Amino acid sequence: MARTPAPRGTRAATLSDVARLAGVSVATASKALNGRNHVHAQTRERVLEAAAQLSFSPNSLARGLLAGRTGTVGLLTSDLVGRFSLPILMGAEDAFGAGQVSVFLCDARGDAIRERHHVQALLSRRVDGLIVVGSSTNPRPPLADAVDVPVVYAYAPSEAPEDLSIVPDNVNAGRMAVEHLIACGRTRIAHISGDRHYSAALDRAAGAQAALDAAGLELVGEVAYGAWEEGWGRAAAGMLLDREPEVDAVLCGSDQVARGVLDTLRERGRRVPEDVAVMGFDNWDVLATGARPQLTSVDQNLEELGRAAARALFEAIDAEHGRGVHTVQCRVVVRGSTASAG
Amino acid sequence: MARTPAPRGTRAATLSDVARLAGVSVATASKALNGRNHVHAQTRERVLEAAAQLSFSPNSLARGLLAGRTGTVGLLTSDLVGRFSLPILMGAEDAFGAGQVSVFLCDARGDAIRERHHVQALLSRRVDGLIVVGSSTNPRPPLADAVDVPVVYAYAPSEAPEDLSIVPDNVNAGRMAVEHLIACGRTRIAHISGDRHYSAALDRAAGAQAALDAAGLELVGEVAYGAWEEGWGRAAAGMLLDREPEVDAVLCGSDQVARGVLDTLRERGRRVPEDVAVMGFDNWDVLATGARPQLTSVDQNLEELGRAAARALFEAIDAEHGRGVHTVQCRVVVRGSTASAG
DNA sequence: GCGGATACCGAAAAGGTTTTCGGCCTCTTT
DNA sequence: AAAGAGGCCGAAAACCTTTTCGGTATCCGC
Repeated sequence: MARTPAPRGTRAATLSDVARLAGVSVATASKALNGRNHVHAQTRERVLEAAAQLSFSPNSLARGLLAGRTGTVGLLTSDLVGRFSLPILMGAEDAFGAGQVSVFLCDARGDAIRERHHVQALLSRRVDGLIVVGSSTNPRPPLADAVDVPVVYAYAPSEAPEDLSIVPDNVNAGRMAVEHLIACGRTRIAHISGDRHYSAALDRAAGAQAALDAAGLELVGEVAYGAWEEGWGRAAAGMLLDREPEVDAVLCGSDQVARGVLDTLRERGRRVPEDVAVMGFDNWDVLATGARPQLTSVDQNLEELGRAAARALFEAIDAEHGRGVHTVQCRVVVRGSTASAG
Repeated sequence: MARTPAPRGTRAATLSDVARLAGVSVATASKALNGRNHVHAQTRERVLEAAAQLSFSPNSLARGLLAGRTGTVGLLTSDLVGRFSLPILMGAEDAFGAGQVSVFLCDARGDAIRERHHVQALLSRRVDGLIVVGSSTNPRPPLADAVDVPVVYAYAPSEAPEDLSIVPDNVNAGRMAVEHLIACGRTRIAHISGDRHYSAALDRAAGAQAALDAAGLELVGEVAYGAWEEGWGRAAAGMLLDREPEVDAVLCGSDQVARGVLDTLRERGRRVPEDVAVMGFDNWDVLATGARPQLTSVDQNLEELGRAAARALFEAIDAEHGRGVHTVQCRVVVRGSTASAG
């Protein structure tokens, strides 16, 4: 398979070239290539052959110009650096890729000016729709500009209720986490969370409380809010063991926090999971599977969330636009740190 | 600031609309908006006003169709899920964003078929160039299709020497790492690396050896190859301490490995950095700063690598195409795990 | 007041594709 | 053999912008 040297400067073949080579008009060539009827099988064959010979690739710009549809969407993240944008982006890219849609990626880096700039650029490129990916689940202001294409907000919902937003169901995630711990036979459950300014932290705590209530249990101590960091997990676990030595399970705000908690437990001689079960959030593979024991964690199904956003945008493009906040369910990934107490 | 409800279905304003509203021809409107001369200041004012009133945004497709340039590039990753694509992608997006270039993101997921598919789609969209981002520094086959736009390979170089590739300088990175350890007063240095099938691992080992040679030192034991995982770091560190108890520094193949090494050292009662210095690779923030003590690590400057690739593509687009493999330097980020032995 | 220069504006073409519609040819039916 | 029907093909318009080039108006100097 000889690799043809790239013929720089040679104009790409156009439909006219194909038509000329096949000895037909451009109209017929177009119809032949697009599988429309009203073209003789033999003629179609000639055209296809000519197209292959010239390695013809139709100019999407011309097509888009005419059709009023470009088959492109904009993916506007407010912060790529975080851990959550990437899986969402992957899910969306996956869903769109299958549908022949190309994705423009833009990163606003949390800057509103840059965001407007990107939106303008995307609109001038006539994207068919827009997905706005937030960096936390806290609601965000809607796009500043009037946008005449459908917009789906992912992860961070729009503050405007008439917008369509898709977010993880963190309340239910908290509930499922506690239910798992209860199913593992734990009854003295503590909650070391992350930054209290994140709605994800509050939602999970609310869900956890609901599950405890339903089981007739009480949380051990208060929900400990702090930072999404290992250091906080270590420190908070130390305080927890001092004040509530009888704890038999710790639900953590993130896998990072959980790693810190695991460290402190080991130092204090508590066995995991025999003495204390530990559960993380996010199912961040490198942290969860690198831990000793491996960490049970709640996965927010972000890739699925990205796919859901893509599907929603698809529908909004050629049907009616949905409204309101939709949720994607999380799931518990069980590993060694919560194995049922024998 | 009332947010205008998105006027779905209303055709976006075109240049003709602007011209009509301003009472001039489309030609004049175009010239006015693009700042060409030969248009009266007052007329220009009228046009600008009309454009603003209609919130006119020029159709990039029409412009690209005419100009033969679209102002778009394709970013083709072979695996987004890994840790290395994202920063490269961010750097490239950053460099292009400033230059008014929009980026199509495609993820081939290590599938050659999907890759060709994406390349075809990008070419049909008439991208001005392509960046191909690999998932490891191992050389990869060049793109299968004949591509008539410039291509820059980032992270994973192309196997074809006539292609332009930009990769991190892992040999020098290994050298710098060992030089740092020596500067910290260490003389009994071991190397626990990752998977031996990665050229990055071999390159770093080669650079490390060169630095040791230059200092007249010998590596403690053999380079230990294994996996890029915490578990391997723990296990390898155990074997190392058994066999070479006098070691005073461990250079690790990745931050994950280093975390495992730190764990084992703590368990064995070795103080870090007093007894043993530990150094990681990748400068993966969540691992490096969450460690106790925080981890000195080598940063591959991936974001800079992405920017460099973008700049190289820029140049290739409107000048001549560079060739061969270019490198981006790494840098040592010093943290607590290698503080100089008092 | 007139020739010419200059400043400004507009008509038209180009870029590549799709679609509509009219026209031609062939085949069938009576 | 004539009429009608149906299958196949091509000309042309449409999408929107930029650029070129020719034309008109204005202004200057004489």
